[in-house]
Amino acid sequence: MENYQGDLNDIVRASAAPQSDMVPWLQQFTSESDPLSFSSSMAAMEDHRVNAFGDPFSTMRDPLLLQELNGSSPSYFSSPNSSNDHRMINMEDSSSFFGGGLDDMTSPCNIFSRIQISHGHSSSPRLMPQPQPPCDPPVMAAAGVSPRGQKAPAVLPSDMLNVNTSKSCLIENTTASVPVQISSPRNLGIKRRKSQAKKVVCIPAPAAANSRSSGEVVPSDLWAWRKYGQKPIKGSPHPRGYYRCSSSKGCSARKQVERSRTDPNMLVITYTSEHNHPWPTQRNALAGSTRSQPSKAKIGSPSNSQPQNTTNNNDTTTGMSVKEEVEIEKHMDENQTYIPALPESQQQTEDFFADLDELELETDPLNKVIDPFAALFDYSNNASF
DNA sequence: CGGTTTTGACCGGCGC
DNA sequence: GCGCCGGTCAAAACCG
Repeated sequence: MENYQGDLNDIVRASAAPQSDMVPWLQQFTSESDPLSFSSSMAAMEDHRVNAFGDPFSTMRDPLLLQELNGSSPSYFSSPNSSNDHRMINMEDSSSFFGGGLDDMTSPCNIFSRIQISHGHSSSPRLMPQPQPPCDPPVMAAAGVSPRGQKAPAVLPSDMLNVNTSKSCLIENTTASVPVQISSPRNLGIKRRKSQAKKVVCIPAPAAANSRSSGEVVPSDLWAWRKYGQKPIKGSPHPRGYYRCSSSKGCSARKQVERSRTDPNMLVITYTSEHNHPWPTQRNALAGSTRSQPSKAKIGSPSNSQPQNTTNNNDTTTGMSVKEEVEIEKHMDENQTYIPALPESQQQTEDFFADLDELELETDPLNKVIDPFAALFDYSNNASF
């Protein structure tokens, strides 16, 4: 059983595991036409990250966050050519997915909804200038959040962002064509949170490369997550971890992490509630980082021996599916978004924000600032809660 | 010292 | 009404 725990943790961490350095990572990534190589790249990247920062996980972000980030600066990822195979982000009807009349989306910090909504509706064509053919091979470059990296043509994977309107493609993008069982029947009637919307994110479970000594993994994003429970789930060999946002004491944001029972290589992260506070400009020194950080020594050892996930993952596993569901809705639209187990920008958050700002200004054809964060804060200011 | 993880116990919803 | 199950609580241990 402990193995599971370790696995889970590892997965979580790994899933968010990102790239410390956008350029190196991209280079590596782009240089390899084989999506499968992603895993191997991960290991290398991890090593690199460790060397650079000593904290490979500090920069990790949640899939949703990644998605969001990706969406926030689509122009950077959009590319006329989608020939290159990388990772694919399928944002299918993201409007309904993220914002589809979701009350929870009104929370101030839900930049996801804001961004995704705009994309889904294509209300902002400039955001998604190059929608790809629905059934293009589901490949998507890992949309690193590093603006700098994105700006660098040399390292910019083509077709990093792929808007896919074909649901079938999305489904089949998953490993073994098995759509991850996003929500269990029980989920439809979760107690205490009946009216809460959930966001379910399916990501490939990275290899144990990201495993830590403690085995604990907390997707590091700008938010700090604290694990408050873990339980074995009936019917699933893997336990489910419960995390809550520790960035703010009053924050009710939570997430559940578990392996997909259908595909152990996939990690299912369910987000519930929304953050009721602005993004932390800087993560707490300890929050979500201390324990979650693998011992440097441990991480330093590039577990090349993580073949299982790293190598066996077919291209499909590299994708991530995201689905949001409002529990009150019995039949939910299978809105799924596949996002790569994105490599993350190793940049510090401050840099990230700064760069984002810059890029927005520079790349936005309309010269209109579309800073998600700015919007976020603005939103939070206006929001009453 | 402050924060996190671990883990058993408790609570409450749902199905039978 | 009872039992099962998932979600949460809270104390202890751990870590930097």
